[in-house]
Amino acid sequence: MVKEVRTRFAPSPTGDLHVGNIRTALFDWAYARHTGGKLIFRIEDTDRERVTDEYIAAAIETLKWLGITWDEGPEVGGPHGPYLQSQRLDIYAHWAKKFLDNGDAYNCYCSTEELEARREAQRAANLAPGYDGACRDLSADHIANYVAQGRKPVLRMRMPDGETKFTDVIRGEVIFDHKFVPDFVLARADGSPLYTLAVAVDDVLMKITHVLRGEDLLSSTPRQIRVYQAMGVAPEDFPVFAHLPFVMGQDNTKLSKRNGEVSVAWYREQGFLPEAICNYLALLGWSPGDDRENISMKELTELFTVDRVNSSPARFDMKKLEAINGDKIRALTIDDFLERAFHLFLKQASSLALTMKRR
RNA sequence: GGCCCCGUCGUCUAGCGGCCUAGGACUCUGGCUUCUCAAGUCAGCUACGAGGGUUCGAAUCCCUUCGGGGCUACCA
Repeated sequence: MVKEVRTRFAPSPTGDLHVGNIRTALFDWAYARHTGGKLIFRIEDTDRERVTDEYIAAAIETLKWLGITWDEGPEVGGPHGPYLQSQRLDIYAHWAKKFLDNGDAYNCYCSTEELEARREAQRAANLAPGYDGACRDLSADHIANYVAQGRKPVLRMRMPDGETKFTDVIRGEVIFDHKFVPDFVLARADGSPLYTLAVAVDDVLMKITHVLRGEDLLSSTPRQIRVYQAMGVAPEDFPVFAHLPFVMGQDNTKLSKRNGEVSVAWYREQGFLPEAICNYLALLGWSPGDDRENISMKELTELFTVDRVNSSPARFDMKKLEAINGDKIRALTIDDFLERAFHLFLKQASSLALTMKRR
């Protein structure tokens, strides 16, 4: 029996969802729907200083507006919840302890300042900066001494010698020599988990089969695989990785607030249709293969496959979005058009009224 | 600096050894249409980063080089 496809969209809402996030969500969604699988929506809020409840609520709202539906996650629940990482702390603590007991991970007592200084020295000596393994094999005396000093340790994963090799569906075989993958931190001194721990644990526990995510996470993949191994997951059960190309701004750097409008909420306020945004975004890094460009959400689920995703980054082009939006608007029935225009009007009118009231 | 990824018109892309004197879409330019603005329509501009191979034949395969990007956190 073929395993059911389970993809996940796991943003860390530190602001409004931006178009790059949505492109990822769209592909995860389309692939799940294409295969008859499931899309899991998970909130990565291990850094509660940056992720707020407002942003989480906004992310949920934005996805719904776009027509991207999920099968497990906030609001709908599911058998592998909770789906907010901040509510799964005990799970991460369990695995963290296990890794420590097994010797896969170790306590590192180095202070931030010490690490900083050593990194600086490495850079100066033209060496690869990274953790030098100082606390890898501490003697009991040494540890007692650190504890006496009142130092609180972070939990660090031990990267064995060797290499990590995996096949990325979009990029082919990728190899990382562990010389360039230093021991990494799994949990902070206060015991709270880091992305590196939470993401891998959750993907395993939530039975994710396909990880479609941004290319920026490509180099963190060996670390995730290391956690899978420590959890005792068999290699054939590792998820399939597909690292999507970046969405770039006009200046050819990764699209961000600095080089264009990135907030989906902004496009919504401007009157862009959700189906236009999705249609345009689908064409950024993917194409159906023929010359078709007018694609509905339904058609996207029928046509979308990961092997047709491009490996090279794509520039976000407002002009083309506008053109597609125009086509979609003209294709609307008059009733549909009026209703949407009316809703948009009401929304803007009410926010305007609020502004006036404050004066 | 190190490691990794990427490189076809201005932009998004098709192309996976001969169908390519490189196709489509958006943009742009000019024409038609039009009370105006859109829309529509016709035409046009413009690309395989460079250099070596492999091959009868390369945008497609290999190498080098150059360029761009990402990562290199007790962020994700």
